[in-house]
Amino acid sequence: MRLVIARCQVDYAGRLTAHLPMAERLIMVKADGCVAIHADGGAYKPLNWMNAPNTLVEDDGRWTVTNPKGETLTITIERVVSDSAWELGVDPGLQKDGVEAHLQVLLAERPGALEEGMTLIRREHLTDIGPVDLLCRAADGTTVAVEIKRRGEIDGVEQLTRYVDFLRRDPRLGEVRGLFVAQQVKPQARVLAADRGLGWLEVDYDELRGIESNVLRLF
Amino acid sequence: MRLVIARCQVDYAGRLTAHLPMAERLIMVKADGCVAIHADGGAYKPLNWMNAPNTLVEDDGRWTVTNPKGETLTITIERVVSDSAWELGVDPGLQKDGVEAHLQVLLAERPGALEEGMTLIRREHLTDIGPVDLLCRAADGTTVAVEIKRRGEIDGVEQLTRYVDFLRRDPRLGEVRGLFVAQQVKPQARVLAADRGLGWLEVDYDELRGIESNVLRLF
DNA sequence: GTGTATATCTCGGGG
DNA sequence: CCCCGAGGTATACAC
Repeated sequence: MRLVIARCQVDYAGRLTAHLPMAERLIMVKADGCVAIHADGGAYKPLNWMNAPNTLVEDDGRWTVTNPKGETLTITIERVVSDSAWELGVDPGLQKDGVEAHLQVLLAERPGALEEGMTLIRREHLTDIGPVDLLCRAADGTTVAVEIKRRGEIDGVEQLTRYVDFLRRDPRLGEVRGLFVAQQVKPQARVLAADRGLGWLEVDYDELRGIESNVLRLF
Repeated sequence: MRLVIARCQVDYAGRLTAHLPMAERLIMVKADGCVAIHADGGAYKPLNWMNAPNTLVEDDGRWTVTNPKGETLTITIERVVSDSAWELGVDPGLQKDGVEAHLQVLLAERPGALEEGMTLIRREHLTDIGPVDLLCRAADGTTVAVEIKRRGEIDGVEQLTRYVDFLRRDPRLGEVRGLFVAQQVKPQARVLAADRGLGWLEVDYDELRGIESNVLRLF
């Protein structure tokens, strides 16, 4: 990784055009060739960047980064304050826990947390238009398509609508309902779900985990 | 901006939990207090981070970053390779050109570019399910909901469909049509728009800008 | 490869 | 403050 502190001007031309006036910034060049221009604030996103793969041509006071799509990042350097490089090696990578996939696992183990008497038919039930997160059987015998999100927004309701429309064409499933489940269901998503005749439900992740750990403790 | 190259282990606990095993990485601390852990690859996104505002407590071989929501980032440092800091000052900021907002402004000023005789009723007209980009009145008196995208894909057609469905329930608006506008309307989006009875139109950004500059030149 | 779905999305704007 | 939508989204994964 190469770190250059320099007074520079940056111009991007590609999907849009963007311009950074002359100022002091950090130019970060990683081992895979990607380039990022950072200011001293504004969270982790760089002001401007070019992802790998690309080619970096370093000329006198002017760096030109070009990618295969023909987008270019031009860095005009007025003054270099510091220029250093380190070998960091390959990173062992990030381990995550608590994303949507985990929520889906917890609910698949406890469909009763969604509705009294609900049982699981299948997880990731494949249809021609994508996988239904959970396919369940309600206490009254109806088939329930469950779409799970961490944050329940309008896109998820559209997704569930498509699945339910499709599942209703399969006569073997009988009556099909849709249930939209998330840790938090946004107001617009509630309105749209209601409008489409879909149910929605908020679930508490920590509580589900609690149920899980109780299960582990008791049995 | 402080740049630390160090062999470290990182643990995040917050919206999810995430763990990084011990390895050499870059720790970037910006003037606003935000912290980012970068590996030597993987585009511009850091492996782990904590945005401002937060508090950084630096203890013997252990940094603890806490934000007001109670999320924590713990950095355990085994060995420091380099530790340096620079004053970069406030960045003048990025100038962008060619994004959707600009397209919307141009079309709001020139609704006649969409259809002969079209006039603007309101920009960002709010409904219960979101804002309609442009609400217009056509020459024949019908109300036209306009959805503007840079790239016209299926999602945008879905969005416009929802808006039109809701607007048609408002008797004050009379007959409502939908018009999908983008610099480029993808084939699938064209098909879906037609299927939903929605109009679609491709507009040329440079040409609109040309109209704008002509207006400035002529009047 | 294209398309789809997720993200500690980030970021900015509006109520 | 939250809600909402755009993004050079990036990223992973399926087909």
